[in-house]
Amino acid sequence: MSKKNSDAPPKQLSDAALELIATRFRALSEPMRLRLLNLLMQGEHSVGQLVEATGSSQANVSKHLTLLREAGMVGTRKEGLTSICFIADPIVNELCEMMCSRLREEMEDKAKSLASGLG
Amino acid sequence: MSKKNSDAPPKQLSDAALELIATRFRALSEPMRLRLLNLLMQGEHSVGQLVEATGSSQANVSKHLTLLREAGMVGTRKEGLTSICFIADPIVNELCEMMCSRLREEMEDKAKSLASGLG
DNA sequence: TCGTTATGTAGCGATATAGCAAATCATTTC
DNA sequence: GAAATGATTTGCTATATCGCTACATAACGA
Repeated sequence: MSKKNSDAPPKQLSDAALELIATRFRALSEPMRLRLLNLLMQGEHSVGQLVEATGSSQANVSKHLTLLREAGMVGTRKEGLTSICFIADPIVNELCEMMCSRLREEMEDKAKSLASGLG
Repeated sequence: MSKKNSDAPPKQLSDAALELIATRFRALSEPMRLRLLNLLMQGEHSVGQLVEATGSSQANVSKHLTLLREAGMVGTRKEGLTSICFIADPIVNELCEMMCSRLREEMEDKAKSLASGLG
């Protein structure tokens, strides 16, 4: 057989694949972007609403949204003057919830061991 | 009721929480670290083995491993002179597999639409 | 103890990016 | 068309970090 044809993911990832994956995770690696995503997970928001909710500058929010759009995580739709943003890829919710619940676990474990250490 | 008692995660995340989450995702946002994790997902490796497999410098691998250790994703066990590295948190596998399969989907969709565009 | 081997750490230069301010673009309204 | 509004883009500075080189630490054996 000249070619592997398994359903499993390849064990060795190419440089290009690693770059792609890294870029996606990098989009999630900034607090401000996570805050924006957190807001968008609760429903669509205009850029202006995001600016107000985050307290950041319009330019800054816009730049982060551009990056999130390029990563395919956020979509935008024009409505008159305003542009409405929304989560474009449900993986965002999954990844964030997975990470959050994992961190909650860790925090609880840490709290528990601290508490028992006081006993 | 003075307090919400839902099972759902809190809607508004604190700055500290966002920093924590961002730091975790940032650990996954570099190709070299992803390559190291990819190797470790296939089983334990010594630092030297990781150096050889990646072709990177020993200092560089060590630094990335330190970061991954601080993020709680990689663990280390000393065996004589060598230290053996392993995935310490199964969330690494889940996150990476989720991201990889999502990217595969996208690539396939893109290929399909390109192909139909040629038809 | 000395030397060797396997890792870890420090310092450095180059590059990337967050956030600010100002300029620009696009759309609606007068 | 001009003004106003919402959003994006462009320079800029400060900070972070990648990978390198050189050095330091730790464990083992002669």
